[in-house]
Amino acid sequence: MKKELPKAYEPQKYEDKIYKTWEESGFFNPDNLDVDDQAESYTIVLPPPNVTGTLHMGHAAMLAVEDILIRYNRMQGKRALWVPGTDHAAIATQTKVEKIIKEEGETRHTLGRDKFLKRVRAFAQESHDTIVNQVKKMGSSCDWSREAYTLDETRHQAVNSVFKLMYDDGLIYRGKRIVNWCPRCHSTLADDEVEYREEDAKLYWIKYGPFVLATARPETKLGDTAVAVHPKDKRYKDMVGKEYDIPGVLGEFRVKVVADRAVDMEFGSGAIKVTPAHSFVDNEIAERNGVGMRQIIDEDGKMMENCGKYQGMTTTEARKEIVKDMKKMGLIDHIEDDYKHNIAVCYRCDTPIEPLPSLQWFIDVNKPLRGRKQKTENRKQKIDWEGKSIKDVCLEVIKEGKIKIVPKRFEKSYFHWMENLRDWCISRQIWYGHQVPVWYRAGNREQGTGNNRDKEIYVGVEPPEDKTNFVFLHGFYRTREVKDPLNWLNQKLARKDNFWEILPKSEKPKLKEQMNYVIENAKINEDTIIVTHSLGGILAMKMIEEHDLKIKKLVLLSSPIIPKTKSKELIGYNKGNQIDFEKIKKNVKEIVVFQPYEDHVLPLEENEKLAKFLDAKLIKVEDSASHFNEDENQEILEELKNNIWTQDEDTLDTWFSSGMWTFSTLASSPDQIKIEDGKLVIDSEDFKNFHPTQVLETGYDILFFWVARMIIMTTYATGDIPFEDVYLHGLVLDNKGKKMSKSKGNVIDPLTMCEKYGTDATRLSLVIGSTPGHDLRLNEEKIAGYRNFANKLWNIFRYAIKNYELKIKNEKIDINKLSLVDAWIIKRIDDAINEVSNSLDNYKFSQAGEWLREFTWNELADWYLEAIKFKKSQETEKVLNYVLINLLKLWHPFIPFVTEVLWNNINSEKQLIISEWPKVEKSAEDKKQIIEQSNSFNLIKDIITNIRNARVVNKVEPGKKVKALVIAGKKKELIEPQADIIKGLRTGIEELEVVKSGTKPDKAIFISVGEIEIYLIGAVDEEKEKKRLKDLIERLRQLIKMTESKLSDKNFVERAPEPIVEKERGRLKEFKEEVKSLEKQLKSF
RNA sequence: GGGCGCAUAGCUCAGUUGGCUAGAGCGCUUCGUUUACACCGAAGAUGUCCGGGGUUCGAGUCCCUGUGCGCCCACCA
Repeated sequence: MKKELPKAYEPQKYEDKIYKTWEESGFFNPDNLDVDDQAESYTIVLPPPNVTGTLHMGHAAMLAVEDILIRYNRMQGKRALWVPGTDHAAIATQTKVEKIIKEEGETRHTLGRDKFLKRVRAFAQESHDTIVNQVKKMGSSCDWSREAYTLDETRHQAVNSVFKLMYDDGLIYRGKRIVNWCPRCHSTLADDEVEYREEDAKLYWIKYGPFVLATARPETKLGDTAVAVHPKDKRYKDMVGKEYDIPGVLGEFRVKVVADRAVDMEFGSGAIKVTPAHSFVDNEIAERNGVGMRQIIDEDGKMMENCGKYQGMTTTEARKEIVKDMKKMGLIDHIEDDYKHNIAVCYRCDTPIEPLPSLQWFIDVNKPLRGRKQKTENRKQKIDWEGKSIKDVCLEVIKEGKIKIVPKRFEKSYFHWMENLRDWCISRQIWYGHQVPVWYRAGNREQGTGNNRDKEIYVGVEPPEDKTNFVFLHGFYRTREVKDPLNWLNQKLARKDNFWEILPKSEKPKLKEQMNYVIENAKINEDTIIVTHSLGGILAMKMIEEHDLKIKKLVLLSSPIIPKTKSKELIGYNKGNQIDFEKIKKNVKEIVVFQPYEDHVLPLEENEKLAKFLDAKLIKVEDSASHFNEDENQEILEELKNNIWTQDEDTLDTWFSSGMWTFSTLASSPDQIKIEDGKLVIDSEDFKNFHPTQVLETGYDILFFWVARMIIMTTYATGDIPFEDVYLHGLVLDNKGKKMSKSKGNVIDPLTMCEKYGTDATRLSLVIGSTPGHDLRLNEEKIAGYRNFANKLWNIFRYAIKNYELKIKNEKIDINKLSLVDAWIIKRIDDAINEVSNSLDNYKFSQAGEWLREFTWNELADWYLEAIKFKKSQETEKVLNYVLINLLKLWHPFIPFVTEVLWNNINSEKQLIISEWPKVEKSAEDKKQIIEQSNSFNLIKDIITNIRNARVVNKVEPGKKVKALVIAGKKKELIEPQADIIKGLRTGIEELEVVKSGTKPDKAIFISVGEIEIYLIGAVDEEKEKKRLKDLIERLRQLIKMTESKLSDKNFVERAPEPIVEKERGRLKEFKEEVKSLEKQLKSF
């Protein structure tokens, strides 16, 4: 009893089950593949989706293409590895969470760093889980055992290591430079994170000393330090080099006139004011001409204290006021109202960017490297860095073809981008991300004092060793209105191992008891800093005195003087407990006293005295309503921080970490990433086996953001390329060519489509009809179309399984026993094998898919399966097996689910996912024979098609059976055996006579195929047939005319290649013969 | 301002180094329940390959130029 498949393919029933069996088989992991030791590896890293939400069609397209490549190469016996992962997408993720908490009335600052980051992590985790499920739903065969995250421990190790190496190589530096500053995000932005928006503005023509010049931002006048003109501008020739006092709203200021080519003589009056602190162009002009800068706008986008009465205003407010004041002073010449210009905005929050000088970390892209140590073993493309900069190397790897970009035209924009690259600002003032691996602390005491001390800097993979520990001692009297500064400091310092906070045991403890408690519990040594509040100070000093403790530092927050006693005694506690100040001074290296308020029950002079006695630094903090408000605590915090290593609070640009994605993902734990002898070592089998990767497949929109950054980071860190090829897919747009977006309501959701039409159909719709670098317009009908196709494939197998014995193994086919149609279909599937392999090797996915569709539907289903219903050969079953097995294999990379389900129906041994990719293995002789027979079947096909056509044109009723006479000449032997097929395939012929030669019947429908003449008897409609013949003749005559004129052209005959001319001659002959027989036939009416 | 891409059937798009009587899918028209499939089958219609020059025996394909659309980069002080 043969099994029977359901009538229609229902993807929902199978997909999840199939994916599970794949996962359980372990074959997504190349280590489990049954390949020989010599097998090549084939690696793709998944461009990690941002953990900001869900997948869209662009992701789906990406996954489809990458899965095709991976499955194809896996079937070819390679160690195929597809590494999945997600990206923390620093700014994007943080912004998203900020929006969420905004609805709860919170900001990241009200929550605080720790709580906020907790929220971000929770959000990222949830987002991650959704994304992973979606990736799986798409059928992606990634190795989940190697999943990575750009912010996990291993990647963190890579980030810190590379940062350190680059710092040591002098490629990373910290500098105060003009940056793109977003006042809302409170962070820098990379150049390409800035977008431009056209806005209506005003152009102010202002009187500027001897000049009149045009500006859109009169408020920046407060920061002007120069006026620039073009060197060739005759108008201002004599003024260049001179200095002028310019009247302004805050009085006169002096500017120098400089000549610079960056000035456009055509714009305005040809003279421009130069504000070096708040404009990139101005900054460059200033630098070239040795002019200083004056910053007037702060990080909140507000005017700074050097702006007089405008201080604290936003730039917009200040502009209004300043213009008003300038008008009063007669400094405005005139104002143009209809001025349009582009303003720079933040790509995340659309807030206008304020360029301003800021202390940031940069990667120098122009610095030539010398004597750089590099790992040389295991490298495929050895890159020689000697004397080259990042820019040089990144241009070189593309120019020399070490990395190929598909399509090639993107190389041009890559070059342009790379050539014009400025130093890359890598620090961000956001919280979610890799913190800059740099630590600071105050230098030696001798080098300076207070906050002005020189900072020591430490750059490293791990935090620097820091023996310092803190012991916090509370005052005994803590009232409700007194805030708890120690607890606050504790939290802010956030140090794990070497931190102690000693709390009073009870409200009224005995001093001895307290001291014993502290000595027992706190580890006090020479590196200890004791911080006390109020009466805790007595405790501390008494302890130091009695136990002869030697410590690093004692910090007294507010003097431990008992207010109630108002004693003249300097320090008194429980009467008679005087403190030996000399001993304290001897045992404590540094003592600091904070006096937090002036107007308090505690007299200020007592603190001063105390400080004096202790030879301590006294720091006064401003008067305040309560004890130690947060601002004052900041000052104390700084003082404490100066003693220990504290990490740079900035985080790194997310692309800094994702730039390492190809190699950082090939380590499985932090200890596999090391710096040895000034080189980065990735000590993992995976790195040896799978790097560089073969192809990086991603959207062209992140060529610069990501692909270029990967080339920068990888060539530097490994001395090798990250990937051999870059395949750039287009964007997925809606039906009208618009970007899909929720607000437009034109989103086609991949998961919904998978549910509705099946994942296979969704994948095909994204692959077929799509070419690299070109956007793809998608509509639901297209997906439905491929659903239909999957069903067609299903039914091909349904039919075949029902009627034939399908086995998994290719059985030897006896070429001599084939029918014509057998040979024909073998030829076609062999062509498909070659064509699909070739297309896939060259990233022509669409072409491969179209070929297969054409073969499956229009050749296999429409012809072969129909033909063998009427005529089987001894070999038909074997041939069908051969065709179907290979067909499933060829289709599998594209539509993995339905093919695997069908495969399981005819085979239980081995999964399709690891079956061997088909190859055509036939002798030249066999091939020749097959081609011959296949050509013969093409003739039969022609005959059938022509008969069908003639019937329809003659309006022969479909059901009407006719007789046919075939005058076949030499082809009689060929055609006669095919009579069953000709009759069977919807030609409506019930009787077919084939003769070598004979008299043609009158009044029949005439069909000429080459030298073969076919007459359909008993159905002719004279008028229609005459018209059909005439039309045919007319068309042929035109062709003859064209061909003749071609052939009579001497130039053509002489210059065109021989085979082309020969072909034309052959065609002409055929046309003429056909016309002749058609005319003969026409005359018979 | 600099660069790139696109313009081919009603729609979405293929068209490799020039050899083309210019193709596919969808849609459309006519017909068809032949037991794999109506998510099907048969047949059919539809094109100044954006305009204008040029190179060539030959141009949808190469060059120049114009028009329209889209994108990227730079940025207007």
